[in-house]
Amino acid sequence: MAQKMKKGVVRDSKKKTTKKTDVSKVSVTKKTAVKKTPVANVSQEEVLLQALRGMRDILPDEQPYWERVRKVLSHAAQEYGFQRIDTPLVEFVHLFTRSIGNQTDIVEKEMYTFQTRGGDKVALRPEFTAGIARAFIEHGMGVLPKPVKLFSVGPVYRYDRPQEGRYREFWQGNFDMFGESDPILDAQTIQLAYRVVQQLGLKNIEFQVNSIGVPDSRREYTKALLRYLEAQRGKLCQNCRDRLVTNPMRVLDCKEDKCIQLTTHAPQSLDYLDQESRDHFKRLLEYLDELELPYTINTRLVRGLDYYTKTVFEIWSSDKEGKKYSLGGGGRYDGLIESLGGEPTPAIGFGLGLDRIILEMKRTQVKPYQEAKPKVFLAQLGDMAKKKSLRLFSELEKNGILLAESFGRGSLKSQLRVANRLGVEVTIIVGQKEALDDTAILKDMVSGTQETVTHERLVDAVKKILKSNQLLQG
RNA sequence: GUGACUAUCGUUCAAUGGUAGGACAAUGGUUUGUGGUACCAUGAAUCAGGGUUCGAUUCCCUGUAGUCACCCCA
Repeated sequence: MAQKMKKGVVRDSKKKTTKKTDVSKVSVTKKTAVKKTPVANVSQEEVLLQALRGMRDILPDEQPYWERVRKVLSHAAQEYGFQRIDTPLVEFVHLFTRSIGNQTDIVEKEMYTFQTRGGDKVALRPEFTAGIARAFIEHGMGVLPKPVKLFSVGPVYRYDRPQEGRYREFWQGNFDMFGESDPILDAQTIQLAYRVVQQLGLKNIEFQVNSIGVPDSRREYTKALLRYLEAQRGKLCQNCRDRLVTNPMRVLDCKEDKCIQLTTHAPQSLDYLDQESRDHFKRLLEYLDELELPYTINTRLVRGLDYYTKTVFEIWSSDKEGKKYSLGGGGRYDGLIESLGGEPTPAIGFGLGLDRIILEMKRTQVKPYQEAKPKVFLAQLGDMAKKKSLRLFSELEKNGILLAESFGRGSLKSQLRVANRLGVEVTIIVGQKEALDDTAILKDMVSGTQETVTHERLVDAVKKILKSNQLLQG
């Protein structure tokens, strides 16, 4: 709800005065200097109260959604035998260029790259797998019983133009399995992904799968595709003509009618698969059928990272208008570990876009996680009672009673108002009189009745009321 | 990275070339030790900088941010 946190620049409290003091002559010189103002160029007295573009605060209001997602992720990870791993947000640039591929958009134009004071060229991770693969090799995890299953959650960074569901800092949940090449792992991976989105209560989920083979067969396929498209170059849209040079596979998912028509007869990647990949894919599909998972084969599915081999898949969600959102994706990357300098190790994994998942949860009105709400309110009146209530609070809390208070407020009336708004069942009132003889008033907020109990009996009395309320409800 | 649209209290919606109004929320109160309704009061905003103008929140330019489309992706 609180999406529009864009208050621009705020300058302490001098805001109003600066406006009125009208010093236009000074600012004239300023103007020429300002061309493309880097945001960071504000003078030092000015505080720029604004999150960086494409980055946002996840405010308390939104946390229940995140909590639910985190819980589902870690449960699923546990059920499928994944262990948590956390790797640094920053890695050597080289790690990413070598794994993701230095021709890809992610590396070419979306990475946050910088140099440290020591001169190292580093980058904010644009995805998880590279760093996890690095950790896998660095810590000799190849000797662990296979498959090695690793799971991670955290922010990743891509310098892209933000829009809804697309941020420069966004969160991913990531699952990877190392050391097993059997296609049943592919099926299990997809099953796990399905399990997660299902447990999150998302509907209208669709899986798209494809196989892109091994690098050799892929190269051959790209050549054939290019040959086909070049021959029809004139009939393609301008955009696709550019794509012929940059990324011919992308022509396959162009939205222009003429391109769609043209590409229906284009060579398909599946036809160019090597025998092993073909067999692998066939068996995967058999497993998926066995699992009764909803999937479609999308021969145009290409992923944006170079390290994928054989199986690739994506998770899509569609809204009422039929608009589709990619919630995550993954695939097999049998060559990655070796290409980074480790022992040849087959692997498969996938990532989920948490921000998009939460957007989707809101869109489809999935209930967020609810923290237990306090059912007891502690109200105090007078200095002495205030002092005592502080101790009472911790005493009750130690006995497992979750309670709210509003110590800062003076009048009993306003405290009760708060108590009522919080929807508590019981309010404990300690006034001057009660503080003196170590008692407290217990007010049942539903019936309005109240009784006075001694401090010793307080905990039990509160529990008793809560319990009987519970019985009434259930 | 390209193009388009938008920008008002915490939220949401008004209005105007002569310094902004409501609703919700917040805070306090309606005889000082008792909640939900009601009533009253209070605080709170024109994204930033510049230009045009006697005067701009309103018109123009630039920046910033958001949204959308593209690119691409999660």
